[in-house]
Amino acid sequence: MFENIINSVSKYITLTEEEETVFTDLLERREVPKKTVMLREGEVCQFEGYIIKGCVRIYYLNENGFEVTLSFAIEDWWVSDIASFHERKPSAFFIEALEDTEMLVLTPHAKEELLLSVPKFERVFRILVQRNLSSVQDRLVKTISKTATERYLEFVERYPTIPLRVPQYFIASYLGVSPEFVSTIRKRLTAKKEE
Amino acid sequence: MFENIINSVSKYITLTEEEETVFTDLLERREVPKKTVMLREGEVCQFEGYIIKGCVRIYYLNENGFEVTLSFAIEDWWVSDIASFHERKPSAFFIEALEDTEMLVLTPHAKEELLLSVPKFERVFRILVQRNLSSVQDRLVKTISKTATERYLEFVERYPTIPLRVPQYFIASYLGVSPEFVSTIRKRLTAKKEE
DNA sequence: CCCATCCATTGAACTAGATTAAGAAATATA
DNA sequence: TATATTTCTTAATCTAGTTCAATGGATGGG
Repeated sequence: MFENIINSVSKYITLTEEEETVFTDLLERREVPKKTVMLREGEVCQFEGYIIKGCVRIYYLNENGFEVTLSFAIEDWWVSDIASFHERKPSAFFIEALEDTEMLVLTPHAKEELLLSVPKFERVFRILVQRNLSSVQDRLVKTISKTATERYLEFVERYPTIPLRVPQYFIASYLGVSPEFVSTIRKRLTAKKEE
Repeated sequence: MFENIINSVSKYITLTEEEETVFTDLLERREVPKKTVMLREGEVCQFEGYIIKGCVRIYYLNENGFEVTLSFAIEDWWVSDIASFHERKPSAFFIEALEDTEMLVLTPHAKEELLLSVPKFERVFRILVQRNLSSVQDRLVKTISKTATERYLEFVERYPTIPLRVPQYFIASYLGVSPEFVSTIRKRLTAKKEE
């Protein structure tokens, strides 16, 4: 149960056996059925979750009532609204399970305790935030400077399993185009392949 | 000279006089003439700079040779490519002074020393990264779900002084539209006002 | 197994914004 | 002051992507 999370953390720091135990004892296993909304706009995010199995998405509801999917997360990824979690402030986002999902969760209290007893973890979480920042920056740049078709191709190349797991209109809301246009893109691409 | 930076840091942590001295002794004052490129794509970012006076922009050169402005920074803002700075990896960005600029700079070495001797600063920098993340997320969502006119209006409302200081085509490259279209937007808006 | 619901596709009409090219302002330089 | 360079504006044309509406598969629940 803890194998993957330990491997994942061990990419950044080396843990003694005791430290591993401190860590895993602070984790809480949570089962989240499909379609559960784990965090709603306006709520304070009470978890930082590592996905063992399943798939979730983080999205934002804009003033026209449109959903913009910020990211998907699958096995071995962390999900949370870190800003809300840390500053104890209301979130601007929703987090929803797209499949029955199993997570290992750190509560704010548990994370605090973890950082106090094994300060090395500061590094892990700092790196996670930074990677998150890099990936959002990257997406912003690409959203500004690439066509929807290019963004679609990059998305399926980078996350090949996600389009097989989630409805197409979620991908549209991630790419920032209408669901109909994703259809059009796919049609064009298969037409090209068959040439 | 250190008044503003101390005030800014003091929003997040409280410093004793000795701690203040440790901090300010580690800062290096740097004068950067207009048009200087302080960081180039492929270089490792060697600074985290607090702007005392002036204006810079961070931009990215996409594969078509187009510049996308990620952000502007003026007085009392920090500038850096944090990912590059911390991971000691080549940056994807350029950082350029748009005016003669005065900064207080932390080198990687100085920052390390600062965090070692005054660990409270961890908090400051964590919050800065998180705020940065939030603001990029916010921009991404708005880039996806708002029209150029709406984004332009939000930009001038949020950063009223910047359009007065930098050429309009930089704002175009920030908003993700052509410079001509910024003209069109402005024309439409002044036409409306005069009604 | 049937019905309901949810999801994807298609096409037609439309619009935001790009591109190109030219000229007009503004700013810097001598 | 004149001139060169940089920046901004305008207008015509073109295209990526939207919106709307209709149709057709899937999928799941009773």
